[in-house]
Amino acid sequence: MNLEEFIAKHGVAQSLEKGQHVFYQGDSSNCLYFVKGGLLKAYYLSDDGKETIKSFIQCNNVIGSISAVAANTHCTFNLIALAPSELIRFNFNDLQHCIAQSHTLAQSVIAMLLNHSMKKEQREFEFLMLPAEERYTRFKEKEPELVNKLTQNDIAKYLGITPVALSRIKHRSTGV
Amino acid sequence: MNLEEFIAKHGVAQSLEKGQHVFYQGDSSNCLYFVKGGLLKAYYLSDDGKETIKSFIQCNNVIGSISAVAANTHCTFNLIALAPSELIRFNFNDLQHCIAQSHTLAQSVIAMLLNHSMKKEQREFEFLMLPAEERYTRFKEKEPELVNKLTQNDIAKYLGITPVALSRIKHRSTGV
DNA sequence: CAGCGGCATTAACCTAGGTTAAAAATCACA
DNA sequence: TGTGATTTTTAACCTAGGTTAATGCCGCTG
Repeated sequence: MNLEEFIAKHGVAQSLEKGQHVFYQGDSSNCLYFVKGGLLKAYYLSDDGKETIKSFIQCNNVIGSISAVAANTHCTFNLIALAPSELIRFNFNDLQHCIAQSHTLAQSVIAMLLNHSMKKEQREFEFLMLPAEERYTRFKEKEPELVNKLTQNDIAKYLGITPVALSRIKHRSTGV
Repeated sequence: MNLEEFIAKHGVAQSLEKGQHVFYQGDSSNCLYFVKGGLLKAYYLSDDGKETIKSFIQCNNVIGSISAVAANTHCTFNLIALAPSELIRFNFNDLQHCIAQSHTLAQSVIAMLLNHSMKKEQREFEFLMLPAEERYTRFKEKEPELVNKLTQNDIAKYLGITPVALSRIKHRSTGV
């Protein structure tokens, strides 16, 4: 059994309309979600209302709060559908149980985690080394089709700047 | 066989003096390193000489470039000993091979990767949501003993700011 | 113990981005 | 197609942090 097969067998389909939340920061949760279709955003909200975006999740990816499911603490972020989405929800305890049964599944999970780590390493690099303007350039290059599904607001919050700053950056690079 | 046992069996001891590099950004490498003792820093260097620090690695942790070993590309960062260190080097291909043989080892690797992901998630959160001053405060709280083994320079470069900025932050919080 | 190199601090000045607010452009859809 | 809501732009002003450079402080080594 690999990860797809596990999900097919143990997952429960869940449909979301645009604007609907899957979970909120602070919730406790034992579930992860495989995205079959649609588009989601994982975002942080501070006490004083500041929002920043951890990631956008597109089809064929798994999302969920690792801290919540693996360390049994609360969800560290909010998850909302930016477009009508189809998810498959599965329980992390079930997954752990099946990992203990299936060597193939374990290897499949390792591959997924390695992949995830590489993506996040890239993002860490960008925050450490690149100014906002270049983070924007790279994001456009790497995810051109995603960029035009998103609002300027959300792109800015993903880059770690305000929408106003992103508007300035665009203006800087476009002519003048 | 779990991860420690794998390392004991397949690893090769390696000693480092302070200031010695394990590998450089751009190198190709198939190895990961278990830190038995000492202190290392993983850092990025830009073309124009700017340095930022990805992480400090202390004893009982595994370090290496995931991109280099898992995606067969080059190392994305430099690794240097900040103090005399004892490492155990092991080959990622060997590990993959043993993971395919040992279900227990696979599960042990999953646990390590989950743990690593949680730490990095925390760091992503801090870069997105917290100003430099609070990143500094948290770092001091979470790693008090590490902080006083490091220079101001290295702490600053880990926080994503310059040493000058860190000096100002310290001055701001201390009295005035 | 003199001198050198790295580290920390301070100061002066500069710049990117934050904040607030208002205007302009889009969009949603009734 | 008109109206309100949302998004984007623009502007004015502010602040944190970057840059450069000078100073002082060890600690090492010759």
